[in-house]
Order: sequence, then C-alpha cells, then structure tokens
Amino acid sequence: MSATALTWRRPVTVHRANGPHAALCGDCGARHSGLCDALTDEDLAFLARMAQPMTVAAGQLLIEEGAPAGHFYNINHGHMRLFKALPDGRRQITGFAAAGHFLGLASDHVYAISAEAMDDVTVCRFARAQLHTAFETFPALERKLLEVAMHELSFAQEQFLLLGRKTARERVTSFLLNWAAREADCATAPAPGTRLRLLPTRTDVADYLGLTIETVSRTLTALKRDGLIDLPDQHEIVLRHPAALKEIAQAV
Amino acid sequence: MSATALTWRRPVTVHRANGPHAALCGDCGARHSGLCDALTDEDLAFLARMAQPMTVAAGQLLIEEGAPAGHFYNINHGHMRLFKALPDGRRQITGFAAAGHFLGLASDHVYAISAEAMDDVTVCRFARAQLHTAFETFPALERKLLEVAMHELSFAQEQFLLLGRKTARERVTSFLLNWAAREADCATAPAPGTRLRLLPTRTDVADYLGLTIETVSRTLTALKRDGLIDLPDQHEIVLRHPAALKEIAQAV
DNA sequence: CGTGACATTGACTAGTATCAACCAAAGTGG
DNA sequence: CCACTTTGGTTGATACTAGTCAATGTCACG
Repeated sequence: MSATALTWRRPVTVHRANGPHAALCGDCGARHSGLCDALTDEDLAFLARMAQPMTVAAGQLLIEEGAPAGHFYNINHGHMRLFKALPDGRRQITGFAAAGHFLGLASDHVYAISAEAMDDVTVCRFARAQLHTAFETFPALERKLLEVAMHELSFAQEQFLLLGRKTARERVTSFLLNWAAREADCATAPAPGTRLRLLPTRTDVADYLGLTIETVSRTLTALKRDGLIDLPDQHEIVLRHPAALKEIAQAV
Repeated sequence: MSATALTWRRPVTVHRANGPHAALCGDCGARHSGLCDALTDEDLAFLARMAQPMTVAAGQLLIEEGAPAGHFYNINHGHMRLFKALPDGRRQITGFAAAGHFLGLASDHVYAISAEAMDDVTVCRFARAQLHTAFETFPALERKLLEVAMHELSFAQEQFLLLGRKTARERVTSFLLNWAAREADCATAPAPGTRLRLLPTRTDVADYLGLTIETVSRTLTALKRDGLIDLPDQHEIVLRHPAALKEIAQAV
C-alpha cells in the first residue's frame, strides 16, 4: 500500500465548521453529480464536515485491491483508473472514474479493486463507520447510492458482452462512443466531427478492452484509414462518421 | 416478448390475506436467501400479499432485454440464465440466477438483460410501483438490495478480469470453482472429490465464459486427461484436485 | 428404431498476441 | 544547447490460442 506517497491537504475551510457551505462544496467538481447531487446544500455542508479532503498525485495508488476497506472516497477533481490484476501482471481495467464518482464501497471488508490517479486528483475521504451514520441521517444518500449501483450493474452487463463476444474493432468503436457519451455527459449520438480528449493511454484502453496495445493501435489506424476517425495527436480523436461507428459497435 | 408462453398459477393462499404467513412463504426456496432473508415473517407475509406467484416453463423467456421494465421478480424455485445478445445472434450470459435472486431491476425503464428459465421456475412478481411502496414500508429491504447490488458489482469486476484477461483453461477452472462455491453456498475451498451437478449446457458455459462450446469441451477433456477432474456424465463434474484447479484459476 | 438435442473430436483457419524494430515527444543533465 | 534517456505509440513479421467447419458419438424420447 502506497499510502505514504499520498500528500495531504487540509484546507482551512475544513475547520470553519460553521462557515458557509459554499466554501466547502460550492466549487467542487462533484457538487452536481454522483451522491452529492442527491443532497441539499445544508445537508451537504453537514456531511462535508466529516470529510477529509486529500490529493493524489498522478500515477499514485489511492486504493489497493485486497487492502482493508477502511475508507470511502468521493472524487472532486481529476480522473482515476480502476483495475484488478493477476499475480503474473495481467491487468483488467474495470472502469475510469471522474468527479462525482464514489469509490471504495466493498461488499467484503477488503477493497475489490485498485484505484490509481491518471492525473492529479482531489477526493473527499470518509471513514467506513461514518458512512453508516450518514445513511441513517440522510436516507436520500442510500437511495442515490442504490441508483448509482444499479446503473453500474447494467453498464457492467454491457461490458460483459463487449469482453466476451465483441471483436477488437467492435470493442474499440464501442469504447470511443462510450467515451464520447461520457464527455458530453449525455446519451445522444455524437455529432460528426466531435473531438474527444482521451486521457487514458493506449495501455489503459487495451487493459480496459481486454486487448493488447498493438491491437488497439492497429485498430485505430484502420478506423482512420477507413475515414471513420481522425487522430490529430495521441490523445485526441475526431469522430468523422459517428453513425458508421455506431453500426460497427453493434449499438451500445 | 413471449409473455403469452407463461403459465399463470394463482394459488388459493394468495387470497387468504390474513392467513398464516407460513402458507405463503414458509415453504419457499427463497425464504432464507436474497431479499426475503432481510425481513421478519410478519413483514414478509405482508409483502407476499402484493406478490403474484407465477411459473415459467423450462426454456421460456421471463424477461426480454429492451422490453418495458414493468415488473420485478424474485425467484422461488428453479434456475434462470441471464443474458444479452447482439443482433447477429452472439450471446453473452451475464449470470445464472437461482432461488432468492431478484430480477428485473433496471436503472432505465427498460430491461437491460433477458432472463430465460433453465428448468421449471416459480417466481413472485411485483409491479414496479409496488416496489417503491415496499421500500418506504420496509427500509431493511432497500438496505439489503444495496448490499446485494454491491456484491454483484464486485463479482462483476472479477468477471471482467476473467473475460478480458484469462485463458480458456483459466476461465473454465474459475467457473468450476465458482459453481462449486455456489452449490455449497459458501466460500471455503471445495474438498477433493466434490461432485458438481452442472445445470447449464456446454453452450451456456461457453456463452458465460466468452468461449465456444468446442473450446469448453476440449478444455474439460484436457482437465480430465490431467487428472484434475472427472466427467461421470455430461452434467456432473467431480473435482479431483481442487487445490490444483485453484492454482490454474488464478485465485477467484 | 429413428430422430433430435447435446457433446466430443479432428482438421484447418483466422484473429489477436507476441516479439522486435523504429519513431516522436518530453524530460534530464552535462 | 545538445546528447541521452524515458515514455508512449506505431508498424511489421511471426506464433499461437481459440474459432470455424465438419464428422461422429451419446443419450433421451416418441
């Protein structure tokens, strides 16, 4: 566990327990997404007092699979990769988490996955015991969490189909369309020419799709050759023909 | 939607609204598992009055992916395969459900997966609106459902690793050990000589593991040849050397 | 006994992985 | 400022796992 690598930042606002809640959550990237969106400003201000703000530098582990699940986290800013690994190093990324994403809820008392920062990340940390209290005080929180869990479950089922039955080409296009939907924060089809800012590296994409980096690279090149996408630079992708991509992706 | 194929059975006990709850749930295979386990006999008796008991014959669809999610179901007896399919027929089984399993909760208002009976199944059916009421009346139900959802999510993450990164041999052994744990209803390692009754066909197993039936068959034959399992008949598997199987499966 | 569903086995193929070379951009230190 | 290293990406040649196609086997059932 690389807890020692984490830098701690305890802003003065934390100590102003009776100060305006805006100082706590008003400028948070997660204020209107995830669990925080389920609460009123007052309730959130109350809840924020039990949160420990902290930062995680790019590349650092926040959560390690198998470690005792003592804390929960809510991402305020930045992005994380969530993954499981086999003893021999094979890795499967189970998802990418952004602001508003709630991390660390394990059915067991041990984390089921690892979480690593892809860029500089800030989170709110809660002790396991505190969450239980929060549920008692704010039932809306539990309801929202159930809603989020159901949503993640149906996404997981879609991902089963991708990992178990789709070809490399189908996987990559499914991923691009999913990423576009995530960036646009909506489910409507992206317009032709939509520009994606792709934070994950080719390795990340490969480990997410159950492929190798070479196959991801070749597939992107092939999609470009076919006029379906453009690759202005390594981390940008332009969707030239989203309708055709959707066709290839087999919905999703 | 093959709702017409479903046979309806409304036992007299349903109408005995004030009768002993034992008549309703006492002999149900799900009484002490899943959501029902979270409630007292009295609460369950109350809840049972809003349930419509029904039966689904082997091979029939209870839920169809994409259909309006008007009802929820709780399995009382029997087993179902849950799956998603692509337009061209490729199928991914997302799980196998037995007594106590809760079905049909969609984040959207449309079912995310299909559910088909593997043998003769009986379920309790609830209307979508009723479930909301039930949550208000029995908060324990919602808490239990969240617990179940979290558990399914961490299982899903394990399955991502299997589908994305494991070899055929690793997938099949992982499946055997999982099935053993499910039959024993516990997580302890199975004893050498443990006999599995495998309800799913080779096609089911293949569609669950992201393989073809031929690969599943060959892999089982290879495991038998290596002295790790025995195949007394098509639907029975004896775990000769569970420790070695666990080694191959890479934990799980 | 014939039929159909499911399973096994074999021969061959295809899609991805593996191995390896090369490229580009960004950072590092003399 | 420029050689050097590091990191991430692309491309090519080859290998190998699992898929495809096809024949055969087994069992239950009418």
